[in-house]
Amino acid sequence: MPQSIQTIFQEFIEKKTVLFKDRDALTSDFTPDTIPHRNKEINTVASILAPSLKGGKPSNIFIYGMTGTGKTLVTRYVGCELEKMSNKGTNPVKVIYINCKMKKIADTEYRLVAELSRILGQEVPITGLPTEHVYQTFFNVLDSNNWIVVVILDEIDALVNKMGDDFLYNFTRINQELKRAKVSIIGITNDLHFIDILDPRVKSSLSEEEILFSPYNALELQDILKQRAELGFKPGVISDEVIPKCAALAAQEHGDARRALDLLRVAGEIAERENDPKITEKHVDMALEKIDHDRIIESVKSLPKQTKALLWSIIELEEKGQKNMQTGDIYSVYEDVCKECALHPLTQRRISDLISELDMMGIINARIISLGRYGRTREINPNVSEKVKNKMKDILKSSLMI
DNA sequence: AGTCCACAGGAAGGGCAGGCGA
DNA sequence: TCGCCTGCCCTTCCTGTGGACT
Repeated sequence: MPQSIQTIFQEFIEKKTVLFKDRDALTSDFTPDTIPHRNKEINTVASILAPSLKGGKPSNIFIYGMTGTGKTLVTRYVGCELEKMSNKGTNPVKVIYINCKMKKIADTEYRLVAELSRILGQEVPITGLPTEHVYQTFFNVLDSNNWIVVVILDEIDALVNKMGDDFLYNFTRINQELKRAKVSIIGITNDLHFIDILDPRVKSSLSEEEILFSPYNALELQDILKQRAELGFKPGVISDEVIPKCAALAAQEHGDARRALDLLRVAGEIAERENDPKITEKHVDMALEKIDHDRIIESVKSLPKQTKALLWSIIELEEKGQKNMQTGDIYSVYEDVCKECALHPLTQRRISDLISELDMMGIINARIISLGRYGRTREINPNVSEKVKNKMKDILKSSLMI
């Protein structure tokens, strides 16, 4: 290991942190002892799940609301308390949390059922078996333990988008295949219109109970931040204007508590790196810029080569002064770029999908427009600052070897 | 009102890789 | 080793779209 890295680590170990008391308390994964402004939701979820403690099957629950409104936190919190309570009684309740967006874990029917079996203690090969076989393994392990299982499917919309709602139809009827065990499902989504696109049969069984999590307002966000700041920072290191500012910025983005926490934590990290004794408004501004910058740069680094070539084509067109570029324009430049870096060009159909992906990542803005008899296309513009664009260009240049 | 354009985007399927059980 | 299975990336084919133009 080079000496310089050892020095960095050594310095980090020896350096006394001036601002932080417990950095983990400022992350969105942290579960605090109390959850402010969510009592109603906690009580609702708890009362729906309570019958499991007497051996009954709780109703399936469908939970929806914008990002950072505490859906996952509340559900996991109640699940955890439920497991604790069941350990004192005679009816074993097992709560399993799965994030359906986790690639290679729960993004296909096979992987999801295999993962559930694995969590319950039954190893399943990562591929190779018929899906029916994996289901049977799952049923057997459930029945052999006589469990009441609550499966929390977070970001359930990702699962349905990928596999269709047939899967969900089967999954919500799993109890018909079980002899002794009982399974109840909690589906969580950020997509407020998700339930509308479901098959009515799936809809009725998944949403036996529905709970909406409304966004936090700026004052509620301030309470959340104050609670976490007390746990995470040493006393007196935050200037008065910091928490209201983080809360206000996050409230502008549909009351996203996760965003508020990120801002506060990163502002603290910046202040600490600059050896400032106090976190101020200036650090929040810097955190705001850093979070967006890091998110985009990291996602560009991990793009496949073809997508990088496409992004390079978009930047090249923009540098030539073209605004509101269309799919066709970009495709012609992309073909040239492929020639330049010896890549086999993909079809326009595939490029159309890659453009949608870049749009979803927030790197570009793409909106469908109709030009009358000149067709229907997308109007595309890059969606990054000059500074981020320059950094992006360096990354693309080196990986495409242009 | 009908035609036309330039795509968007769904559906189906091919080809390949990785892994399993017999 | 072989047949089978799943996942992933991609192509091909096709229908749909919506506003300008005729």
